Parts: sequence; C-alpha cells; structure tokens
Amino acid sequence: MTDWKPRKRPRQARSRASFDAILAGCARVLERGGYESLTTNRVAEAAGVGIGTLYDFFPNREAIVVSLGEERLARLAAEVKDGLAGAAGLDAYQALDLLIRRIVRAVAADRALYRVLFREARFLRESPETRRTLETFFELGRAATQRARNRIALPDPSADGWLIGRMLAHAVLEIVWTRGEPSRERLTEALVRLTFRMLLGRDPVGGGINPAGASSRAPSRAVRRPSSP
Amino acid sequence: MTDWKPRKRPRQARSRASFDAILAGCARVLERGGYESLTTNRVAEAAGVGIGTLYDFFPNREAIVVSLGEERLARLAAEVKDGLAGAAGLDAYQALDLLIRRIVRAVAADRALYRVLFREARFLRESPETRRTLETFFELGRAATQRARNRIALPDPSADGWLIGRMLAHAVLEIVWTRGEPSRERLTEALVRLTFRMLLGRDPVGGGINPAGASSRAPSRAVRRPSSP
DNA sequence: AGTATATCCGAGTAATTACTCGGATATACT
DNA sequence: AGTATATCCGAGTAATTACTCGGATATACT
Repeated sequence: MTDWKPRKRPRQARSRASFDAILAGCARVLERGGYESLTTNRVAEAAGVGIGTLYDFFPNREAIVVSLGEERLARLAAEVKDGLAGAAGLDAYQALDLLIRRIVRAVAADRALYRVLFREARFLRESPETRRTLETFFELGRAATQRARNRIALPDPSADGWLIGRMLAHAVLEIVWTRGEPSRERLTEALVRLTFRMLLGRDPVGGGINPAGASSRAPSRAVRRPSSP
Repeated sequence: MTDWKPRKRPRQARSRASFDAILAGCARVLERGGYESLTTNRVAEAAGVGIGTLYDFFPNREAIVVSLGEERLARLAAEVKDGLAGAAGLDAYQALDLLIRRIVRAVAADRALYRVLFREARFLRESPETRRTLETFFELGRAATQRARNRIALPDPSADGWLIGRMLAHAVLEIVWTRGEPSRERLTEALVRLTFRMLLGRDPVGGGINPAGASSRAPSRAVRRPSSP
C-alpha cells in the first residue's frame, strides 16, 4: 500500500552527509531501544538533522529501515561471497567454520537491524525491496550447495535447504544477542558442528577441530555404526 | 517497569466469560493483523465487551498478551508431555517424528500468538512470567535428552541443546507460516530428518521412513564414504 | 425485600507521533 | 554579481491510542 523507496537521492556532498547521518541515527536508535522505540522524530534527533530534512529524503518511517537494510545486507552479502571464495580449497568442516564465524561477526555488528528485519517488523520481510535482497542470500546458499552437492547429502534438497537456511539465520540472531553462558564462542562452535551434521549426515572425520572452549566437554565420540541396507 | 499480571480474577460465571472473551478477542486480532494492529480498543470490540471491562481485568495491553501466552503455552506443554509419553517405546526417529508433528500441529493452531511471543514483542520473551513458562519447555527438552543420553551424541550438551531447542522453535514458526512450496508436510518431514541428524550425528538406520511426499524426490542416498583418516 | 458487591460500560482525556508546509540558507552555474 | 536550485528546518496539524472515571446494572446473600 505504500512506497518504501527513498524520496530523493542526495546530489551534493552536504545532503549525502545528511542521508548517511539519518541511516546511522536509525541504527543507533534501534540498537538502544529496539523497533518499538523507533520514531521519526527520534531518528532525526539522533542523526542531528531536522525532522523536515528527514522527510525530504524518506516518504515514511519504514522507508528508512528499508534503506538501512539494503545497505547493510549488501555488505553482508559481500562478506559471505568473500567467505565462500576463501573457503574454496578447504574441507567441509573448515569451510563451514570459516563461513559461519564470518557471518556471526558481521551480524553481531548490526544485530539490532537484523532483529528488526527478521523478527520484529513483519512488513519488512514482506516488502518487495527487502525480499529481493534476501533472495541474494538464499541464492548464494543454493549455489554453494549446488557446487558442493557431491559432498553433501540432502534427501530433499529444496525443503532441507529452505529449512537449513532459515534455521541458520535464526540461530545466528539468537547467538549474537546472548550474554553469559553458553558463551558466544561455544554457541558458534556448536552451530558449526550442528550445521555440519545437518548437511552431511555425519560428524567430521577425526571429530573436527577439538573445541578446547572455555569449559571443555566430553570429546566428540563420533557414533559411526555402519547402517544396514 | 510494569506489572503484567491480571488486575482481577473473575469470580462469577459472567465475568469468567468476559475474561475468556477478551483473550479470544486478542487472539483473533493477532491472527488477522499481527501485533502492530493490536490496540486495546480493538481487542475490546473483537471480544464484544466494553473497553472499561477490559481494563477491569488487565492493567495494560501487554498483560493481555501475557495471560494469553500463559494459557496457550500451558496447553502446548501438556501436548509435548503427552507426546513424550507416547514416544516412550519408539525408536529415535519415530519418537522425533511423533513429537515434532504434534508440536507443529499445536503451534499452527496459535501461530499468531507464537509469532508475537517469539518474534515481534521483545518485552514478552523478557517478561518474568513468560520466561518462567518458557523454561518449562527447555526443561522438558533437557529431561528428555537426559533420559535418551545413551542414544544421542552431543559433544557439548549444554550449548548444543541450547541451540537445538531454539532452532527447533524458530523452524516450527517458519513452517506454520508458509504457503505453497515447499509444503508444510515436506518441511515437517525435513525438520524431523535434520533434527535427527543434529541429535544423533547420523541418518536413521534404513534411511528412516520413506517420505513419498507430494512431489517425490530423489531417495535418501546417504553418502557414506568411509572417509580417509 | 433489601443490601452489599461484582461486573459492565463508553464518553472523555492526555499523550504520543507521523507527517506537512512555507520560508530561510547554502551551493552550483552563468 | 545574479539566478536557479538543492538543501535545511521546526512549528504546527490531524490522527491515533492507552487508559480513567463515575455511574448504571446484575448477582449473591440475608
């Protein structure tokens, strides 16, 4: 029912700065008080611009979040692409480990935004702009699984992939909001391990890298009963 | 900062009906328009009671959702307990299948509420009342894993369990909101399979029950190359 | 029948908030 | 220097919404 594209793109350096300040202000408000605290007047104040200026650029409150989302999701996509490239030579476990750690780090840096995008603001995930951008990720995922299809074993690739992608996203979001125990480190480690299991249907050979995390646990005794036909 | 307990418990049958109508009205509003459409006036209208009556029972809007949550979560916990009892004799895959299907069915019946609880309303998950009730579930999960600890293989049980519990919750929530493909049935099937993998670190012996879902896929060719050292 | 109490109710209030409008000022361009 | 245009701005408006208050009515109890 509404338009969530920016109203006007900045042309001069001066307005470029205002535009960026608004996005940064939006991010700051979200991090401090969550989505329900996000008011246009507050964003303008946090950005250090007048409320009128804000509305010169954006037609409404939602459009600000959409723009912020586009920008940060693009960064994240680049991050993932780099990760995929860097993981090219590695074995499955190492590759997953590298990739997931990178994603956790990147999401943690913008956790408030991702929370809004994936959780609090239903309309956002359903907005055409954000949907298209999110497709990028699932596309990256699909391509990667396709490339590695001889190494992974998914009985129903499209349903399994759909589910794994979403579970990963939510898991990362949960992890970056925790405090205390289990620590973010241990949870990240666990996520790598569990994702490996989901994709491969087995544990990494040799039990993967031994955690040696804070409170070390029983080592991964890989249950490998060769199953009957 | 606020009190989310009901203000007054109903004593006569008449007020009991009003109280229930308010909860039902709240649920209906949530299902139709999501959390952002939840206004106290609208709830009163949907419930067929005056706004004053609503405030006789609840001190504020949040308290209504908390009460609704308590009630439905209690139902869900009972459902899970029944499921666990019924799964006692079965093998791991059958037990998981039974349990997860039951949960999906129960959550689907109140998906709007669970969306609010787990996603849209941050304060709710953090409210003492709801936290305590949610603990029930993780407790059930911990107890079940403890009982089956000889059958499952989690290297870091507390971190792995933490993550698996939350991933399951989010996966179920995603599943009950889908339309089209992959179908809810196929996704449920996939969730059972992937959860089995996360818990056991392997595929079920014999490949589990063959899906034979709507559009049948390549059969589960469990890649089981005895890998090199 | 009479009294206490439980329940119901909706007009009204105070606060919040998204967004507009019209003018002031800075920059680009000639 | 002079003009067009890009940008900035905040007082003010209209709408929404959570919640109160005081009285009316129904039920319980004697």
